[in-house]
Amino acid sequence: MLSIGQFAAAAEVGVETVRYYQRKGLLAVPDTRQGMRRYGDEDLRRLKFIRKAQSAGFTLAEISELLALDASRDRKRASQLAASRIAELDDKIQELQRARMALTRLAAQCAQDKQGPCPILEAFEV
Amino acid sequence: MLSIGQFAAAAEVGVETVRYYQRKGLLAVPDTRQGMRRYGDEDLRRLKFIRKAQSAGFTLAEISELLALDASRDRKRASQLAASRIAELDDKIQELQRARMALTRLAAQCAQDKQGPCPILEAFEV
DNA sequence: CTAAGTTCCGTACCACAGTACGGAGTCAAG
DNA sequence: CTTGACTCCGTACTGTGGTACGGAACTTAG
Repeated sequence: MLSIGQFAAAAEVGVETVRYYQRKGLLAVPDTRQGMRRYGDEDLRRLKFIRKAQSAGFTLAEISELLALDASRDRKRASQLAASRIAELDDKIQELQRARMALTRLAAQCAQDKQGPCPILEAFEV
Repeated sequence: MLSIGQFAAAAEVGVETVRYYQRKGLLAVPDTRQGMRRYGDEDLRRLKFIRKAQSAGFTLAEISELLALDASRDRKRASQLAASRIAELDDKIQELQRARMALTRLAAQCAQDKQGPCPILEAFEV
């Protein structure tokens, strides 16, 4: 069983972040038998899930729902959430790819020693 | 020449957002000859650029720098910024694609009427 | 000329996701 | 058995990117 510091370190987050998630209800507060809270594998899985889901673009509120869903086994809602986030991800990925192209074009035009235009403002006018 | 309301509408932002960008120094405050400010094509290009650059993942502070760069014609720095943002975009795109796969897998497993596991927590454990 | 709609400007407030602080208690090594 | 590190807990503050409010001045249509 881990102390909060070890627990946070294991998931590469700050101690304050753990407490923050507890306040938000995303993580349970293990009950304190004499003084210090202890964290186990389940907690760690949950915390790591939160971080990964965040990087998938879910907000903490949505992650809350996902966690509740996981408990309730509402597969319909789970499918819906997954599908709508996939659609959003597709949009976002496309947007980033467009931006990447614009920047590639810009970098080429501004290549260090070259003469000619280096039109930052126009870079995104595609 | 546009009023601030028309100007904001033309770029699909709120009037308050325009003022906010002015406070941040991203947009010039056109001088007020008797009362109302007027905005022209240059302003509109600039405002649209800000929005596009934002969606490319630049922060307003970075956009500030881009705009300054565009004025100063520092092609070296422009190339650097573009290159480092491209690298960040690549990371982000990969991350989103991984998330997309995880969600696709999840959606398949939780498909509406199917039996079997619908493991949300495990979805991201790849 | 007047009434409705905009603009101007400052200040305040919002959501999100943390981060910092400080005092009191607890724990573990020497 | 003390000293230093860690924990607990509440409250406050941060940064980012806006949004809201309200009174005064200005503009425009009828």
